[in-house]
Amino acid sequence: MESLRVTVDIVIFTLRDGILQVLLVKRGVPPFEGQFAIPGGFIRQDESLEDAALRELYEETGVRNVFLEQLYTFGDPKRDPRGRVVTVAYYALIASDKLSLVAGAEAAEAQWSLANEPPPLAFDHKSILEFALERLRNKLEYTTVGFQLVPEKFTLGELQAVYEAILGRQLDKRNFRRKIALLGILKPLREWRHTGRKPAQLFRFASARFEKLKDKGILFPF
Amino acid sequence: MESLRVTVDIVIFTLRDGILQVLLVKRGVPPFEGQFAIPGGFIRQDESLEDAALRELYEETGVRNVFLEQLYTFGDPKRDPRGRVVTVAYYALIASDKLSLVAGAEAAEAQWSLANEPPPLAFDHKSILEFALERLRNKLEYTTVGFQLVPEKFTLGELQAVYEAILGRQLDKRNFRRKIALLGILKPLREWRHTGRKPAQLFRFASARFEKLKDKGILFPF
DNA sequence: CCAAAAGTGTTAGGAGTACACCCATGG
DNA sequence: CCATGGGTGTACTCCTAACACTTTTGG
Repeated sequence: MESLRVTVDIVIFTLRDGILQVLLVKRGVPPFEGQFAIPGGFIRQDESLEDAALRELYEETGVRNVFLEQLYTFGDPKRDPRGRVVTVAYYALIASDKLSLVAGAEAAEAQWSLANEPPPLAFDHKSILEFALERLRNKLEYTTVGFQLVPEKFTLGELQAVYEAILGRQLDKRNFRRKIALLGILKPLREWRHTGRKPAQLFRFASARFEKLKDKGILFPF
Repeated sequence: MESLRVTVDIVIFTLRDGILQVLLVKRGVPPFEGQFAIPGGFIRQDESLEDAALRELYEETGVRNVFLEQLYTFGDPKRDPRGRVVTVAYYALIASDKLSLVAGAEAAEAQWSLANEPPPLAFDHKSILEFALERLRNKLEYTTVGFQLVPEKFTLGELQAVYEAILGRQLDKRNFRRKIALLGILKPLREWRHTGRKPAQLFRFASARFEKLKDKGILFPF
């Protein structure tokens, strides 16, 4: 029976300062020494693909319980010059307020980069990142994935900034708010964020309704 | 380094008599002996995942140049009782007029079944089939995959039947025709299909415009 | 002449988009 | 007092969905 080496790679996104960022690690050994790569690792004999991805994600970022979805499996025989490696790619979304722990054990060489203008990447990781960005942009329009990138308490302006950062264009404030309101999943809080201007009301997601919409599409064209 | 056995499985759909059908093979050996399974096989060291899927598809059906798209990778450690096998699932769409050659070398034990009411399936193949059906239904609504299931020359009624069979509901004839017409990819022929009632005009796709619309999924040249 | 599928337009309602002004605050 | 982002409503357009009758043929 043929056996192949199989890895999981995880494209980890977050949004900071209104910019979509991706976690990359610097390679310390050839090939592509010194270049950046998408974090990943081999799958163990006894763990599922998703467990492997979760483990890798935890090792790199110290977070659990975030959005994680299988992206695509890349298996060109020449994608790794050392020999054949098939990789099952995942992507994850982490809200900025869960990110304090970025100094995990393996995180020494990890750093956040601009998702839309990444540095040169090892292997076929440029393709993988582009694939992830494409999926993210598409899913943004017909699912609620975008909500994963916002802190637990957030303003409508912050939520809109998520959409604008990923879609790469500006959205109309009034239309955006009307559509979000129509979903009926926001719970207004009696708290306001004071940022030096007019205070903005904070919201959180009403989890019961949120679960219903999760991943299934109440539609979202912007 | 950990190595895993990796297969490709292909969910092969066609539409016959207005019913969506899926190609299944009867297992001749344990486990699940005598039960049906989705066709598949191991990936060779030197072939890409897609090449493996194409090879498998050709061995089972004798067809090439049909729609083929990666579906999802299934890797639960317990999905195969004999030991760990990861499978990269693909799905393919074959128009009925390409299907004359179903008697391929390995096709002895292959047969078409109702996609929506399949017999009991081996391994986790029920999940894989359901995943494929879900993908197909979703893509039907925002891509041109449905066009892959219709013969080279077809009537508007036949095209509509494809959509109705996959979506599992009836569509309004006038609205359907208007939408298709808006795409501007149909080339009316000076031929009519005579089926015992009022003859229906035949169409084919205008390939130039069709290419423009083709989904990012891999659409092989006609 | 009858059964069965082909073919053809109009209308009403909902969703999407474009658009401008006042407000509250911190500095 | 002013710069900055917060917050709000309306009007037009376009897409979608609902809906019924005539035509053509083979039997």
